[in-house]
Formats: sequence, structure tokens, C-alpha cells
Amino acid sequence: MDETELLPLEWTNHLLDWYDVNQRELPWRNTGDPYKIWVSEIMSQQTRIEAMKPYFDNWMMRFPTMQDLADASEEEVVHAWQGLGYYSRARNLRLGVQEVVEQYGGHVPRNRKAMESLKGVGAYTAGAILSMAFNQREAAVDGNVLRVYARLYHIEDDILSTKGRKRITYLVEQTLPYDRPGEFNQALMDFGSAICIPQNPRCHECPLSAVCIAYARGDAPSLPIRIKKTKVITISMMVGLLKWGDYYLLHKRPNTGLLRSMWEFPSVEEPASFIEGASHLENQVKKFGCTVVLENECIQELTHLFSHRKWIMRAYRGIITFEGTLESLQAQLPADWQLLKRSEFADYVWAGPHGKLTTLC
DNA sequence: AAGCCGGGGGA
DNA sequence: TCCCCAGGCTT
Repeated sequence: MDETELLPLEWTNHLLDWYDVNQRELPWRNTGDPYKIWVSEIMSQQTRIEAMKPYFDNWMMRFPTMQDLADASEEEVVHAWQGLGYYSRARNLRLGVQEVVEQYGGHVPRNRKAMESLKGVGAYTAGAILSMAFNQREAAVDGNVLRVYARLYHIEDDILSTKGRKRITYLVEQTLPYDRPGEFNQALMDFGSAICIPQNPRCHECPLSAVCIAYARGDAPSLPIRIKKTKVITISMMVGLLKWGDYYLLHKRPNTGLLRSMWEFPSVEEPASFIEGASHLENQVKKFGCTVVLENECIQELTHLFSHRKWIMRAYRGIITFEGTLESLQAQLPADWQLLKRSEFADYVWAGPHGKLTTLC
């Protein structure tokens, strides 16, 4: 079935008219600069525009060109990303840009296949860059687009399923205008975030309500359908703010998994009791020739929610004893442990909620 | 197809 | 609290 027959394509012009008046002023918009658009697209994945804007400005100051980013270390790049979340985006953006600099002579490829082969660039981002930077007629199907089309065409498939996404991608490809595809894609997003919002859509202000099937049936608020499967697992965690003189003992998380390669306070997951958690921490510092005395009073309880994990963190102070010099203690520490003064904390990348605990130091 | 990967803002 | 956001990678 050709679902485009369900609606007259006139609505795409109404949407572009709305966009001409209501489009947001964004630093990467209407620049035609593929690097700026690339950075903005990666930063805005699963992230609200208002949240990533200051990061974008800072990023462009630190890495003004693709060459600057390609030359930067992973550490620098992740540091500039600190606080935005999904840190693989930063690592992959750097790798993708390096590939463009090295393999494509610094020119962003202008076809979907080459674009999607770049690290961190999937179907959405490829379509966004091709349409916005090069004005190609390519679909860029994100959460906004899925929602807008599910309502306009009254699609009851789960939009998180492959079937639902494919169906809507097909519809977008059919409806994408030939003259202003890049602006049309951006119009869908601005429209989705201003009018066709997830909860309580503003149908009374909507320029497309006359053609929207969900609106006609009174189903706009209940669409789209999203079925999530992953459930959040709760993990309790004992955190030690362990001090030796002016120095705090810190641990670098492994280079795989959640918050990889970021610094944290020594922690014990799921301790059966305070005693058991404390003994784990004691055993840990014992490897470095230290002893530690932990105060049994929890100085802060902090709950932190990830998309798939819930950490309940309980922080305790502890005093480390070591008979020897700073140098001899440092010599005992493996590469993933270090001693740091409070004043040096800002130079390091903190593992999410551990960064919040630094205010206790 | 499902799990993994952060943080924040709005309701 | 819960929801969900300008998604992509890995298994």
C-alpha cells in the first residue's frame, strides 16, 4: 500500500511555511558547514538542544576545525564532553573525524554509504548531514520525526521496533520535498519539539491539525506507541572518601563498560553490610601497603539514575595510614589508582555521580 | 532483536 | 516519580 495516498502532500508546504516563521536560531544552522552540523548532530543525540548548546560553543572554541579535533587526544575530547553523557559519542566523533581527515582529505563524504561507515554515524546522522549540509534529499528519522509521522498518519506500530521505524522511514522518503529537503528535516524537528510534543501536544496551535489523522480521531495524545523492554536495575554502593594527608585516593574505572576510564572514589557494589563493605575497602588499600580507618557514619546518600541502572550511593569518610613518603606510596599504586589533592580534581574526568561527591571534600 | 550507554528537564 | 530526548554500537 502506498500510504502517501492517505494524505495530500500539501502539508509539507504548510510545515515549511511554519518553519520560515518559527525556526530556532542555532549556531550551526544555515551554515552549510558539515563539521559544525556533524558536531551538533552527535551532541544532540538523546539530548535536548538547550542542554547541549553551551557544550557546542565550547567545543567550537577548543576544536574549531576537523584537523584540530583529529589532532586532539581522546582524554581532551572526553573532558570537553564531561557532563553531556553517552561518552562513546565523543570518542567516536573524534575517530570519525580522524577518518575523514586521513581517508577523505578532510572532505566529509557526500554519500550515505561512506557516511554511515564513519564511527558514530548511523542512519539518522548521515541523513541529517547530507540533507542539511549538502541539501540532499535524504531522510533523517529521529524521535521527533517518528512521533510526528505516527500522529499525522495514525501509525499504531511500536515506533521503537524495527518494523515501526522502517515504515515511517519509508513514509518520510516518499514525502520529503525535492526543493528544500534539509530545511524540511529541520522543520520536522523544530515542529516536533515546539508543537507536536510528546505529552499534551499543542493541537490547537498546530498548522497541520486539518490533515492529521490522529487529531481527527482524538488519538494525538496517545500516539506514538513506544514499548520499552529494559528495566532499571538498582545497585547499592558504598563509596569511600579516603584521605591520606591532603591527598584523596582515587580509582580509574576499567576501559570497558559504564563510565569507562573515568575516575571515581574507591567503591564497593552491593555490600551486605557496612562491615563487609569496609573490609573490601581495607583489603584494597592493603595491597598498597596502607591501612584505613572508616568512619561508620554515612555522610551523604546519593541516588543516581542511568537509563538502565539506579545507583544508591552511600559515602563514608576514611583516614589512610601509610608509613612513608608520598613518592614511596605513589610507587605502590598501579596505573589505575592515584593520589590527588582537592585542588587538582577539576583537571580530571569524573565518573558521573562521583563528581558530585567531590563537593564533600 | 535486545542490551548497553548519561544526564537533564518537564510534567 | 516517570518519561523521553536531533541514536549508535555490540552481541
